[in-house]
Amino acid sequence: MISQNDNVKNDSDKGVKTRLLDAAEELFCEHGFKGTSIRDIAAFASCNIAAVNYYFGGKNNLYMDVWRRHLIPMRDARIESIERVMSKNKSRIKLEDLLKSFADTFVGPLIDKHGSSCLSRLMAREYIDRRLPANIFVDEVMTPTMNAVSDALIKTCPDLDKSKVLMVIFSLVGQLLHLVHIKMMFEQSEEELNLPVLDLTEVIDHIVKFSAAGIRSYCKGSM
Amino acid sequence: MISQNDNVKNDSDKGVKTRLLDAAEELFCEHGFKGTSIRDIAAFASCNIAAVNYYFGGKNNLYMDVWRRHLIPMRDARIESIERVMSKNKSRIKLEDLLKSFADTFVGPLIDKHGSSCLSRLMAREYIDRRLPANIFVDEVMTPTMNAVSDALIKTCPDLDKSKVLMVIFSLVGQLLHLVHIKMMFEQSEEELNLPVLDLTEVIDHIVKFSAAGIRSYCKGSM
DNA sequence: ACATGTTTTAAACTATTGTATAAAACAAGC
DNA sequence: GCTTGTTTTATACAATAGTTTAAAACATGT
Repeated sequence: MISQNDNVKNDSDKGVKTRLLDAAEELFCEHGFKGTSIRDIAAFASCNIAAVNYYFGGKNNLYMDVWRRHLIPMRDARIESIERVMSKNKSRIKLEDLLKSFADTFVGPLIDKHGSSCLSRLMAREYIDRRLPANIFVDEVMTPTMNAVSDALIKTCPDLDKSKVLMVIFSLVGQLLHLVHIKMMFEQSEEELNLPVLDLTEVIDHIVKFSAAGIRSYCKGSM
Repeated sequence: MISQNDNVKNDSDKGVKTRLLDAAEELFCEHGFKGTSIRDIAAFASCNIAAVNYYFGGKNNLYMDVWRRHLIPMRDARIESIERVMSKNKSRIKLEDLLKSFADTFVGPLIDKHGSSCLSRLMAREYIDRRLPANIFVDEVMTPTMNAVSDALIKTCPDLDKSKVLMVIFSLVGQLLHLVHIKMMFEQSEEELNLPVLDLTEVIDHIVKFSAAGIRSYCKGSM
């Protein structure tokens, strides 16, 4: 009785269930839920069509399990990155450092394509038509992350207008998501777009500077 | 021989072709391209299934014709709104006025639901998987609009760092699109989201103020 | 009234979808 | 070797998809 999940090295050793999850993740990201058939997934994972129903009980459940692997880790990474900055120089924290750290951890997992699977498209689709039950997205990820950012921001800028904190985070996240989307657009169309190419770190640095200025405009005294 | 497009009052007088376009627009916005069947569209327009192939020659062409109705007018509206502000007070134009005007015209058609059809979702989907040929989206809409905004910005803030203009527009558009998406999310899920409700004009005012501060941080002298 | 060209209709076609089933293959304990 | 429980397989099923066809219905000009 050798567990199939030991000695993960080549794909065939990964076990059917994991292989299915990986295949589903990649194909769902690429072509969406409706655009991916169970047969495609099974072929990609090189196993039988019925395996999806056997292990997950349907296409919908498989989709949700794909999400479950990433949602919580993603949230935790973001919150931890904030806490890391906040605990570094307890006395004097530069607003730019906080923003930069958050931006990096925010964008990272969304465009990171280890094995060509990147969650950004899956998340963008989920924005448009929600298949995940109720609002686990809002409750489990957005709200906790916003709270962490909010606390950190208030601590970093004590004289920031409290009633504007949510708006400020809104602006920051908006810019970061747009960056991810544009990046996605570039990689999607193989033909050259008549647009200036975006350098990732350069844009992030801009967002940090731009947002810092925007935030300081809500502070009573400049910092 | 009475033209079917005269005396447009009730739906049945609109002519099958227009009725199909309207139905397709609404259903594509709501459920996406793959999520909408020709039979759904035909039923919604109360005509036969074959009408789609008769008038448009296929589902794909119908989709593209839906877009054709809106792309150019949308671009023109945005550019005109910029020109309107720029020609008003030729001598001294407030940056905030320019931003506000652009923001209003940008968000307007995307969330305007005259008859519950709003283009924001259709555009968001098109961002993720492009069905429109090549990059008419970039060439016909994005680039001309960006150029207009760019010129207006440079004229309004003569001491703005020219190499940062694109980034600045990127940040502005990112926030505006995020606003549209969030608004969309709220209206999509009938259950109450555990999120503070967003007041449209309040957020737009914030974006204007936030962005104006960000832009001024790239100006050599403050204005 | 007839002929002509356009529009609308119902039906059929092939392909693909998600799911279910029942048999086969496999591994493990005794 | 036989039994038991799990996993994999091939196949069948009903539903839906986009498109096509050929006949019916309609309107128009003469």
